[in-house]
Amino acid sequence: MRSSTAQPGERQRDSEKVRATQILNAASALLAEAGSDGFTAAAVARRAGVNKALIFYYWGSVADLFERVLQGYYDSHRAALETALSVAGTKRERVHRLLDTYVDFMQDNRAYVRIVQHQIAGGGPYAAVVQRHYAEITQWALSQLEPLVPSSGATSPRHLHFSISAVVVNYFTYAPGLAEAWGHDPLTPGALAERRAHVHWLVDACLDSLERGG
Amino acid sequence: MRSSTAQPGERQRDSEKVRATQILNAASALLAEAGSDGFTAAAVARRAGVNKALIFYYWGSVADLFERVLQGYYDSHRAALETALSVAGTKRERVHRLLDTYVDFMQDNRAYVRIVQHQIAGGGPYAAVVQRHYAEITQWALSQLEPLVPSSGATSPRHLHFSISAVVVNYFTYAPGLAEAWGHDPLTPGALAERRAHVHWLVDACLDSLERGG
DNA sequence: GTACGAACTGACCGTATGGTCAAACCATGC
DNA sequence: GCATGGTTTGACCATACGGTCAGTTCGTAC
Repeated sequence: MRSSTAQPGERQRDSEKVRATQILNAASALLAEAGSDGFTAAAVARRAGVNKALIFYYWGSVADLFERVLQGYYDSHRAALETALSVAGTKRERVHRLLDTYVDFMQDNRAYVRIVQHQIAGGGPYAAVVQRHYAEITQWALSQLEPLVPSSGATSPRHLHFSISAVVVNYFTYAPGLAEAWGHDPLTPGALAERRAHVHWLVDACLDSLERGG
Repeated sequence: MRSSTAQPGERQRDSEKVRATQILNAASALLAEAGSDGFTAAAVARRAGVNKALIFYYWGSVADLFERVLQGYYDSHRAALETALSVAGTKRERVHRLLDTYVDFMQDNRAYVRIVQHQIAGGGPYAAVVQRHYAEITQWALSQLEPLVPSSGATSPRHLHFSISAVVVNYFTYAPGLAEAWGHDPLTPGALAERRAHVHWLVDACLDSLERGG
């Protein structure tokens, strides 16, 4: 099947990395669909249409491959947030734009947030890597937020950031449970729009309270 | 070892259920410490000081034993919330008392909330059972909340309850990650008190906004 | 003491996992 | 044609898992 498309000369050029990225793409797609539980060497190999041993030949171990996939998610997550914050505007405008970007990203990368949440809780073998990423991105977000929301104690950026993040993130990780608890699919466009309105409302309520010195 | 403490006549009386509860207790303790990942038949047996086959003799399967342990958590969770809501008072008083009870319970049962969060996200073999419990307790909470916070759309009890719940719950499930991201242990008495103050502040901010017609 | 039956044990099975390895394959350079 | 070296393969290994089972222990009733 492969030999039919291969041409003379392209072997050394392409196959230098083509197999590695082929496996990486399959791994990424598999992780998005099946989660970290279904992320096994055999499953990745089957998905990539490749012998299982090649997983280890190109990526060393399943854990290394997992880390590489996760790094891709992390990079785009950070890039999205940085882009959103680079635009000028009032404090409220910037906060709401950051919020929208955050919701968008979680909406588009449900597998990522599910995995991060599970590993952060200390439940998996990749807890160390995920926690390092999480600490990095949290510290960056806090450094950006501190000039916007200067306060301390119970209304510090730490708590505010964490709470807002929880409000956004859990909606997607809890989606399967919400479907049953609420009696309707929380991921339809209408439901998502309502949720988005809610988090904007909630953030405004917090900012109002802060400005009034609550 | 057992025969030294055993006495004539007590066999039928005690051993009727003593072994079953002995295994159940070990299973509960193990689940609290190691989480659902470390919850294997061999581990439970080792912890209970019992032959592995007895797990299946008394409980049928590992999944059945897991369900029984979870049922205990669920019962006390529901009992705690019902007790908190049974006390009379103003709307704000009742909301804040419910909140305190919720924080207390999560603080005392971190294993439970970690497991529920993981299974709810669809990552484990017990997702169905956990989601049924979650749906029950959510629907009960909503039925209690609807008279207190009557609104719809983006500020409906559904969204409010879910957001507040996320704010409370994630603090405990994310504790390992927060320790690294924040640079200090989020579970010290001082840190917990600050977090408790934060969630009370946040709920008040929401209630203020609601009352002003936000 | 002997038959009975519940409680208990260790060995075993099937399956799945991550990972290894010697051998085979095959395009290329000489 | 042939040696070379990166690439690919199927067979294989160790480990861990849930679960089963034939057989043994042991208190009790007769």
